[in-house]
Amino acid sequence: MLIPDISESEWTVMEALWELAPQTASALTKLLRPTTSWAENTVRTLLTRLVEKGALATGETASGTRTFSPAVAREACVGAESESFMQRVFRGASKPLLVHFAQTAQLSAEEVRELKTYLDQTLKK
Amino acid sequence: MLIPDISESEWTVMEALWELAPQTASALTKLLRPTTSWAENTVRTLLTRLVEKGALATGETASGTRTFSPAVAREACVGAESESFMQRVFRGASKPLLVHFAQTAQLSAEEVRELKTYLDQTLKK
DNA sequence: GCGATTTCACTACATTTGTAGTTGACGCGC
DNA sequence: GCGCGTCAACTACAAATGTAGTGAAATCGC
Repeated sequence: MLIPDISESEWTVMEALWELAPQTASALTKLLRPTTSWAENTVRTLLTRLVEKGALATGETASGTRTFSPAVAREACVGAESESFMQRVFRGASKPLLVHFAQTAQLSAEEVRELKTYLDQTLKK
Repeated sequence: MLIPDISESEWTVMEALWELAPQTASALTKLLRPTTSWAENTVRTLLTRLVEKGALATGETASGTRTFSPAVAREACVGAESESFMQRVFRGASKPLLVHFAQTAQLSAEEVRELKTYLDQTLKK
């Protein structure tokens, strides 16, 4: 299954649904209100577009109101976005990318240790 | 100075100019042709927009033809894009981002060693 | 000096994105 | 049974993006 292209605002909606699904449009709007202050219709439009793109699936509550749930895994979307970002900004080269983020990140000693472990694992196979 | 928002096609143009500048519109078009097959007018439009955004500066060749050069450093743009990407896709968390790329990257032992060095350096200060 | 080529400044136009508004059906509370 | 709030489906509309085309001015080769 192909991963649809998800715009910035759409990501906000997807994140909320990856956290908690299924949800109705109005519940979601309330949930997002503090962060986004979008009108309910705005959220509905985004939902509709995401359904068209195949990123969301719909269902119904007991009372017949439509609900939305992710149709694609967060990891898959993260992977697709990451790939395209790496191509665009780092010309596909992962090392410079890692160097960049390694240098700008503020990591604790603990996190650094953990990351090193992951790096070692990529070699093991 | 604020870093302008640079779209995907525009990045292609910027990359070419970061590699070699100044260049005229037609030289640039020829240079990009193999990768993009854009019409010269397409390249010109992108150039114009980039100048409007303040990402490019113009000059002239000896014979009076207009030339273009980056007005913002590649590093600054990479930084801005990286930041916005990290916010959008990793909710601003650099560790998960690094973990993701560390796991998907195909790195040589040498590169891993190098990266570890950078990681250590972020701690030192 | 004239036609061909380059360059430039405008204009064009479909899509995608952000951000809603309108309208009509439906169901609930009284 | 009627008004009111919900929902769903459409519609709206400007800015950004991708991808050019047009027309006029300047320039170069002969």
